[in-house]
Amino acid sequence: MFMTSEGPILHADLDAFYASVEQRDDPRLRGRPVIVGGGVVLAASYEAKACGVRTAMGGALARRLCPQAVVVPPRMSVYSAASKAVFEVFRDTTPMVEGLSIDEAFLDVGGLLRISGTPSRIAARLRAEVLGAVGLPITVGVARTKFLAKVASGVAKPDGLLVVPHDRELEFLHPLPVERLWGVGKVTSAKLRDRGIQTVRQVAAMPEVDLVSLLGRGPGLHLHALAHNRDPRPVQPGRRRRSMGSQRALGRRRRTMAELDEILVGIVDRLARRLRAAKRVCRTVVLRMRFTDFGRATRSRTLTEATDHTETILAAVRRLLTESQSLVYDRGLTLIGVSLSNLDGDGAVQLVLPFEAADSDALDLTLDGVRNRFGAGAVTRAALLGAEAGMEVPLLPD
DNA sequence: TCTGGGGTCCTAGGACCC
DNA sequence: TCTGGGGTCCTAGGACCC
Repeated sequence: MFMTSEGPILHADLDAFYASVEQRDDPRLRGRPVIVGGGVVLAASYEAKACGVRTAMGGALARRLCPQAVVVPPRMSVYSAASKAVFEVFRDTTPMVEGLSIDEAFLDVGGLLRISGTPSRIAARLRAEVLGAVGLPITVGVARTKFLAKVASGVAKPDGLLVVPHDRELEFLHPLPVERLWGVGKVTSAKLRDRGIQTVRQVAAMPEVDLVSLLGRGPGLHLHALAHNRDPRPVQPGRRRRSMGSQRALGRRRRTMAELDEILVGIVDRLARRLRAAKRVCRTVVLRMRFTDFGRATRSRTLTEATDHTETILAAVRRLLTESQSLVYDRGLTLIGVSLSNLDGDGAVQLVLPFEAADSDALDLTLDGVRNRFGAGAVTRAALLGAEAGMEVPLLPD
């Protein structure tokens, strides 16, 4: 049985996440501009944003714009723990939670309306609970679709709540600048503005074919649909990551192949551990490079068999590096990284089964049915979920 | 200003197969 | 002998997001 999206949908987004965690943990930082990260701004508190500091900005510029800011080094494990705690609050609200990143998620509260009240009451309670349980401010956008909920939270932040009623969706959407649309970045926005298109209303007025010829098929169709407030994508609670990567900036100093190899050994070791911890395997290994001119290149190899074995992945990475040697020296390598993709079960159908935790006999029967229909491998994930829930689920030998 | 580290999705061409 | 349409997989690159 599939769970279906019924809406309304909440988009919950932690405000200036890393910086808020720092302000939570150190009272002296509250009310003051805080910048997390040195070389580049990973996060800025709203006090720092008021000076013009932005995420991903170079640290030197940020300090010039906001000399009074407190700069703190990132504490990733603390942020990760805070994120887990927040997601627990989300899942206490509804099981229909789709995480988007470390600090935001969609919640489908369609099934909750009768027991929990109006969407705005549910959203208000969620904000209060996150603040109470984790001590962090969160903004919530509420709408009938994911896209609109996300736009709404963007408009409402920081520390806000915005509900877009069904009968006022276009009234809300159309006056917004195109940059507010999820998926419109620098390039797309520049193309649109060159044509004199500045608002969503103007995008909506463009014929679909014109948008496609301007932006390409995929982005054109997508943007046309969004501007007309069409977004059928359901909240998908069980989404799994599709790739896993790690990278390191090198600075401008030239590195020997031996130095690069050493860095890659560290990266691959870490990645393979993460892969095994997540009980996943990968089949495609990607070497990522960035050069002095900020150009990028990737080189990849797909293995015949999926693996979580450090040495196997490392061997593939080493071959890719050797093949890229001239690239590395001609263009001046400034960043190197590895990404693992084609993760097992990628693109697989996920079944969410409505079982009581104790009812493992019925679960076994259903899993047998799933094996028959989709093949033995299909059951791996179900077994893993069962194990997380404390159930005895036989894992297939593989 | 001079740029980190983690991701997602889409496109396009070529190889290969039926 | 010369020819079609459709599909999948792999590789590389690009836009975008937080």
